[in-house]
Amino acid sequence: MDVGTLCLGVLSFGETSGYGIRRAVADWFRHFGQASLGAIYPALAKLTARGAIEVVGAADAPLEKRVFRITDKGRAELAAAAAASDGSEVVRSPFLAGMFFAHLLQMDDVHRLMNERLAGLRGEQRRLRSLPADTMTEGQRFTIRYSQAVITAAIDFLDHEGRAIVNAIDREKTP
Amino acid sequence: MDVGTLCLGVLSFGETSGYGIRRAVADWFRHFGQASLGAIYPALAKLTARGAIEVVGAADAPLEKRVFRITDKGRAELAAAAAASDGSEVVRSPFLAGMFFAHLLQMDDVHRLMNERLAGLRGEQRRLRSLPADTMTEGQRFTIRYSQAVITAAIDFLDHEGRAIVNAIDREKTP
DNA sequence: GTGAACATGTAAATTGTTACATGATTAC
DNA sequence: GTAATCATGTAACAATTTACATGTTCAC
Repeated sequence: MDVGTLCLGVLSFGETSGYGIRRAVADWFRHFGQASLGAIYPALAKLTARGAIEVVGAADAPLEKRVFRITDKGRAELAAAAAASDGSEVVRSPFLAGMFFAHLLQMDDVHRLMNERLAGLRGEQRRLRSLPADTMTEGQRFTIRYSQAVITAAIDFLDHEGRAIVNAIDREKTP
Repeated sequence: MDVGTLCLGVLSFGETSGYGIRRAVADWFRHFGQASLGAIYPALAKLTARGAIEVVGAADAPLEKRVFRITDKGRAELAAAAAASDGSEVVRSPFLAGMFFAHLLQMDDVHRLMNERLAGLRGEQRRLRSLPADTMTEGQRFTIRYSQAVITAAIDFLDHEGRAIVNAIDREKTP
């Protein structure tokens, strides 16, 4: 999802500012894309020019807080973008990259990688559990349950089989 | 992992050409990064200038096949890059993005997303099972088992609970 | 003989991040 | 009062993709 679509996605749930969009993307839309402020503001300007969003109240002073609202045109664009998405999924994993080259690492680093990944997974698990599932659409619940299923499997693997393989890596390094 | 490190990673397993590196990255290093030819060739030029890799035999005619070999300096760089990786993992999922906005989609599109994701997961599962685990380092086996654990969980979820939620999405759309 | 895959390399265009410039509001 | 967070916006810089330009090799 490009930055513009991400903005439309956030604004489809309520009015907010550019800064608010950044927070919302980082908190809720992490798996769909990323958006820094330097990308969000130009995107909002383009969306406004195109009529996909509009400024709530006319805050015209420079550097003043500007709250945006999605228009019907914007909703149509968002629906089109959602319908255009495919069933793909890409994982970028410095964790797996490090483990793949474990034979070049100190065991310290291997253990650090494991612990960092486990901490990240547990944090994400907590975050997902704290979400207000009752106020969501079925689609949103679906994405949360899917993420939970995958994260739980990853934690189980690292906790059980994973530790055993790390021991095997150690034995391989010092025969 | 940036394109240069990806090249070093591939070359650490054997000599090959720029074109061969692209295939290897797409086939084996998919989870670590991506690399198109337009990025690989400039990266190889820089690595050669820096002495991290060298050309095997002096193929000096333009457009002629050039096979590269990693040097000790390159191996050291690769080890440093591997040690610098953290335990993070990022998922970019057009699939989840589509499902999140399922309320804006036709049920046709929802089913298509499910089927495409399932097909992708099953293909990846087959690919992982066909890999020669016996000739790998423990670290490589670790990454494969981890991926298998996660993929199996995703398939199980989509096959069982997932289909039920899709029915709930349908009921939500047409009350 | 012809289409697919193999092969290299450059450059335009795209896209986004980071840094800079500037300031208001809020909590301690 | 001061640090953190909120807030906007521009521009330099970086990285990569896509398209272009040019062939060769192999299988059918």
